[in-house]
Amino acid sequence: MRDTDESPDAGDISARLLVWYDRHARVMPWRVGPAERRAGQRPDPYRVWLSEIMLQQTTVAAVRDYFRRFTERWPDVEALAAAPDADVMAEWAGLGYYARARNLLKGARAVVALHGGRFPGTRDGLLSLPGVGPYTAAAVASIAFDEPATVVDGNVERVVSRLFAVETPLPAAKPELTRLAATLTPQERPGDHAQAMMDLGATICTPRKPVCSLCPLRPDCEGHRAGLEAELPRKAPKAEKPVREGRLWIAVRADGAVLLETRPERGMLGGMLGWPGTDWDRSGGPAGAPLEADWRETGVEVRHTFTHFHLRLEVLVAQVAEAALPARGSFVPRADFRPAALPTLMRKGWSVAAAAIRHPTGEERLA
DNA sequence: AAGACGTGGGA
DNA sequence: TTCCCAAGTCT
Repeated sequence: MRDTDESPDAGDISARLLVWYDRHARVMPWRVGPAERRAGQRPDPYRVWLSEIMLQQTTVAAVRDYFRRFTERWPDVEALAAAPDADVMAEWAGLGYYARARNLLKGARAVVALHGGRFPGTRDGLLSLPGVGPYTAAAVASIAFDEPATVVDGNVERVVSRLFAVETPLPAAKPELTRLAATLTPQERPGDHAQAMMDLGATICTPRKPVCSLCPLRPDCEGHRAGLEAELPRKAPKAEKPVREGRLWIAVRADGAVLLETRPERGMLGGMLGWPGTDWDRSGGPAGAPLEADWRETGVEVRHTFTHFHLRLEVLVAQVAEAALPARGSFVPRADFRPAALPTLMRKGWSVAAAAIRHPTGEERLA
């Protein structure tokens, strides 16, 4: 029996975490490290906001180059707000969750039009921006404005569920995890605390095989004490992904121009450039080819898996005359066509079509 | 309020 | 190959 409770309180946990962060903070282009921070350097709210939008459901590794290109091209919120929609969507292509890019522009324009080009300096103010939810608002408020807001992302959920041995499965456990995370948020250095929690989750308290031997919070961790660290957080089982099918029409004009269309704002790949195609509900779909031509089956299927379904698209190609008049989409001159401006699914379609055009089958060569 | 919404990398 | 997942938000 102990006559004193030796389990550390929340302040001790955060203090220990910050000591670890001072030594191990990862370097990121949008981050002001703990040392620079102490020297008085402040992060630019625009860069923090942009990075946090990009980081939603997306790995740091995937974000790095996109962040660099965006900030080189649009160094501040005024520049971004003034950018044409198509330029921003093309620059976002490949990063996924394209509603983020549409909301990014709306958000930038709101900051300029409604807030004189200054980001709202509080969590509640930030929440009013499109694309900014509870996570992003708390992240920007704490990192850029020193507000002691509690940041809860997937990393924090994992760290907290282990630290307090929360056995309730996600997403039901979310409110409790948020409440527990809030008990750890310090008044001083809340932004570094938030980033430390996320770094810890990303490097030590990882989903599989957490490296407890290197964890600064191991003495405090109930999950580890119970031998449950690898089991937590528990999660509700996921639904099976259905397979959907459809067809893609890729037309190349004699002068090299390619037939593309801008997809509707709503729905999959909303607002992005893509090849005309059928619906993905059933093979063949109701929609006809975007123009009359000698459509050739490539015999190659594009396979792509989204968050909630698998997709298989049959690719058809046609080489058409310069006078061809499409019923859907418009021809983009070859010099202006960059596959990189397409979402990944559509890039795959282009790879198939380009190969089919370069290497027609024997039969077609004879024809 | 449950489902829609991308992608690439690792096991 | 297949599955899981990563710094969520919107409707």
